[in-house]
Amino acid sequence: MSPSDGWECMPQHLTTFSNTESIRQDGRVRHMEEDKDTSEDTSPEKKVRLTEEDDSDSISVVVGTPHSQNVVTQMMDIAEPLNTLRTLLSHRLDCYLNDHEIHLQDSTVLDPEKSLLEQGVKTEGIVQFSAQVISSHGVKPVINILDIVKPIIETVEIPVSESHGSTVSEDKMSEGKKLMLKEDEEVTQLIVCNNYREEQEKKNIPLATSPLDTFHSTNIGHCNKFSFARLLCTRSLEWTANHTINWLTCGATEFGISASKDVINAFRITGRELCQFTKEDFMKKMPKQQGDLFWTHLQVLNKGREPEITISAPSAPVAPLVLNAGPAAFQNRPRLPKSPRTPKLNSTSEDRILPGNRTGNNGQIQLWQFLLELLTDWECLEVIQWVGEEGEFKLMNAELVAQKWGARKNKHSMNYEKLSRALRYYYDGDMIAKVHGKRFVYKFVCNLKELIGYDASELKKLVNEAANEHNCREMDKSDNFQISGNIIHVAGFT
DNA sequence: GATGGCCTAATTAGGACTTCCGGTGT
DNA sequence: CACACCGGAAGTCCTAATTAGGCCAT
Repeated sequence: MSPSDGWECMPQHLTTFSNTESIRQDGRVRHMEEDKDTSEDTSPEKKVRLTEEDDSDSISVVVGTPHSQNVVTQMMDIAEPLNTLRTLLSHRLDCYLNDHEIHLQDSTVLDPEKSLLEQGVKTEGIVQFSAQVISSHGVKPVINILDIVKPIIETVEIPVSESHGSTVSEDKMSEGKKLMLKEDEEVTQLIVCNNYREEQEKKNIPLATSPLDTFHSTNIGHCNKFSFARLLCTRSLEWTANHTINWLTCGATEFGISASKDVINAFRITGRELCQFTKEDFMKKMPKQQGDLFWTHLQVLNKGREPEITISAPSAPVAPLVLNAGPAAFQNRPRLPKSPRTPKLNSTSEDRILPGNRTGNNGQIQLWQFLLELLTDWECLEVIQWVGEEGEFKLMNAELVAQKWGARKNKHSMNYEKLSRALRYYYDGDMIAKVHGKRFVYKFVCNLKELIGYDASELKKLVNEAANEHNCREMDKSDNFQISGNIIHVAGFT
């Protein structure tokens, strides 16, 4: 999100978090001391600290609300053996946990003698574990690590509103804007989504959890038509019209703005329809100011939390809960062979963790990403499309693909000859290969499923569905038009 | 004047192409 | 013969880290 996306830059008062602070859902810094002050609040939504005295500044324990199924969050250094986590939880929860196995997302059994670092999780420093402690009678006792998030506590600054005296709506609105202005959007997600997430959980509204749900459209370039967002926000796709209305009203409350009847009526649509909106479509249905906010919120929802932590492929499976795939989703895959000229997926895991790497093209779209983008846009079916089920795709109009690529890269002399040369550089890697004997046919040889959560056949199906749906809608429109014009034609029978 | 902190511009490094071209295959 | 395809070589563009130099306060 950049200011040019429709948000005004607001003057920001920046505060650096310390380990004794946590983030409020409204984006303000909440000091541990404040928790004491508010501990009388017995709202079921309230997180409750179990103890007032922590062993260290970095440790805090909260017990989830009933609907969060007793999820315990625990801060701990990633380099600590998991035994330490067990001990900490045991201490906090005041119960015996030494016989509990430690699992990762119900699947991988972890070695308690080793740290997560040693078991494939690539990050450093303090992380927040979200764990379920399962101790029911007759059930194998397990500490199930549901989620690992690296808080950006020490490195991220977020705006803190000083205007407590101002009106709520102004406050929330500007805060919302400020939050969404942040480039480091983990903060945005922690703040914006947590509130909403809880609301949605209460109302059983589908939330984005799979890698593709949370695909970051900007990762694959500046997707003007938001085709990726349109296609990929599949959990929002499951929304009913009521869910959409709920999202709208809940958001209006959250941001302290009002949603008029007209706006609500305009959004009496399913998530599927919502996700097919371009920003322009969206903005037509809502006043500019609110539209920007809600559009961004929708994008954030569908993007989810970007991974601060990745699990290397050999030691643990890629798990959506841990790896809500953001821009780095593409990086979480085996590296390509070492040809110096072979286009590579951006960086090593080390590069991802250490801010200082010299990998070029960070944030710049790569050819394979661009092709994948086109391949997931049903409007480009006549230009490029999937063929077969094995990741093969054909440039139906190679020159046009090249022109689009050139336009994206501002290389107006781009042609298929040059584009194909760029594609040939991929042959040394394990991303794209040529399908021999078939003209203009190439193939994604990488594991798309692992990369973005969907394989080629699923993507193909989704694109075709989107295209069919669009065609049906066009047909409906055309029917209406014809009827209103007193010419009764039924599509297909003219 | 010496020192240290901060800021900015220049330099360096590396990745991913882009451009050109001679050659091969169908 | 035309066209797709291949791959070497050199250059370009972009991003980000590092370094150098200037300014200012102590």
